[in-house]
Amino acid sequence: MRVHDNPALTAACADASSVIPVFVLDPWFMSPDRVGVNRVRFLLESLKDLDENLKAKGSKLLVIHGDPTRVIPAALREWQCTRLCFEKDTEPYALKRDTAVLELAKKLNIEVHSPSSHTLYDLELLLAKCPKKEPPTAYSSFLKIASSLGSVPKPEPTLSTIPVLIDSGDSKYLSKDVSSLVEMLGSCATGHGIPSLEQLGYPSLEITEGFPARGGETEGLRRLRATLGQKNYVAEFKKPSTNPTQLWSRLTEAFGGSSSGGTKMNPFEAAKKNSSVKTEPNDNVTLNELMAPATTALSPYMKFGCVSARTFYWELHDLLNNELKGKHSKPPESLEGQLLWREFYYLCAFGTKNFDKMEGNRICRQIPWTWDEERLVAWEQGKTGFPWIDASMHQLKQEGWMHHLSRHAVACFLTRGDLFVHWEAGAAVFDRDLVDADYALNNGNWMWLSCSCFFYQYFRVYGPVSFGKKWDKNGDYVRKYLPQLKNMPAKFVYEPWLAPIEVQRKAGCVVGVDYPHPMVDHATASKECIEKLASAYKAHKEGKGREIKAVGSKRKLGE
DNA sequence: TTAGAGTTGATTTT
DNA sequence: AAAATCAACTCTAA
Repeated sequence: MRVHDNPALTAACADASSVIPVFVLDPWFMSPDRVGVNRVRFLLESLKDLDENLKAKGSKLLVIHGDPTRVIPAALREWQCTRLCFEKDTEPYALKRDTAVLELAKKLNIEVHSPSSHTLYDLELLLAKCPKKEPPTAYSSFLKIASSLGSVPKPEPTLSTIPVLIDSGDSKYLSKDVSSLVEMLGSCATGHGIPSLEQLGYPSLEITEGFPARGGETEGLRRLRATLGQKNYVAEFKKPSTNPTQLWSRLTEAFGGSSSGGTKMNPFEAAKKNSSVKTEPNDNVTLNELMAPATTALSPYMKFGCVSARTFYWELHDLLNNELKGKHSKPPESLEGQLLWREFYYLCAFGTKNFDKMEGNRICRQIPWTWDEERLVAWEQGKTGFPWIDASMHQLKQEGWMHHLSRHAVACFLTRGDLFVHWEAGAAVFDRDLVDADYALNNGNWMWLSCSCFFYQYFRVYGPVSFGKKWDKNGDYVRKYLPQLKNMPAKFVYEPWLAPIEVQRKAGCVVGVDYPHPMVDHATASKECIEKLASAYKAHKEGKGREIKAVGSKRKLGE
């Protein structure tokens, strides 16, 4: 979804008289049951931006709706293409899809290029370096394997022009009317052009709703460079200590704090009135950065390929090796470390069969999770009765985004911490609703949080009351996403059931009426979960892990 | 076999 | 704010 560092585009343009940039809108990724509105909107915005960026280079984007395994071969035939170029994709669905396309292209005697640039390294090269071709499940081992491949490949130079989309000669295959190109594909294509959300069966979104950053390469690169321009932020970045409740707190700081009583100004409104506001003397940031959460929020751009991981890596590297030399955080916690975590999970996902499942997954602990629908729905809908958990789930539903540590908190709560529900159920909800949902990262992190792989200290449980409170004493984050708790005194905002009834009435939030009772007693529930984990781990040690099965049956999203 | 490390715990003590 | 304590997991390297 970009024109920078795009080796497939470069390969397509080399010695070509005419290049047709195509994006196929696969109905598989467009179903409201499986894909949340925020991610689809981000995709559509990214397509619009890609089209504009191609236009600036003398070309344009052709968007075809349909099954890629039918549309692409039909297009190759109709347009008499001699070469097909696309980015390598290592997800199971993509591998199946691309193999089918590749075989048909072979039959048509078409030259195919499928270079790797979505990850820092070509995953096949990384996997070849792994003992027994099995990816390590420890980050430190991964770092050694990665460094054995030498430095990360440099980004592909950006092309200044792209050979014409339409042949000037009046070829019957390259009509001047692009839409007729699609009509030639017949029944394969169900439409063309960039659709609206409504056309895809989604409700339209107000601009103030959803993930606050707009999709696209242009905005992604701007955001990347704005991030790297904040030198102190980059130098000191340590992921585990970033604040999951921070949404506009930097802005709040700029206005002298809001939680210490007095008249509370809406920081967003205030900033609009004071466009000259700066957080730090040398910090020339826009409103967008002032509104930024504690992490970079670049993940959706990485997921869609709006921003190249290699571009991110090398621009970061230049900064770390020059201006910030010797005075910056380091992997695994640093910003560079985050890019390497992504790479780590991509390698694990690529090298592990059934990476998105417990059963048949070589690296995943077998644990007797339940598919308790009632518990799952309460969690999914943010009705657990724990404000910190519920606020996070409401943020997910509304915006399609949560801070990494909020994801930890809700994932731990659903699985090994409190509810003992199958991690696959939680992963499916994240996969549907997150703007940055990513097969490798999502499933990998769910295994991590559920102590199924990568992380095994199951006795370390996040507190559904204590964890959020650590950063946000006043509960501003909770109040934002759970307005019914807006007037609850800070003392009770994380555990409203402890408030005396007259306090609840005064706050306009009576537990059991306006907000649910906590669905479990955390102390009891977590103790029971730890015991279950201990017993499953014991069975694993004794070689009896395979006898363990989940309880109940897998849910189908959308039902 | 064993010591030490492991991006992101909670709580109490210093 | 940092360290100790709680209990005790796996993986890696020696």
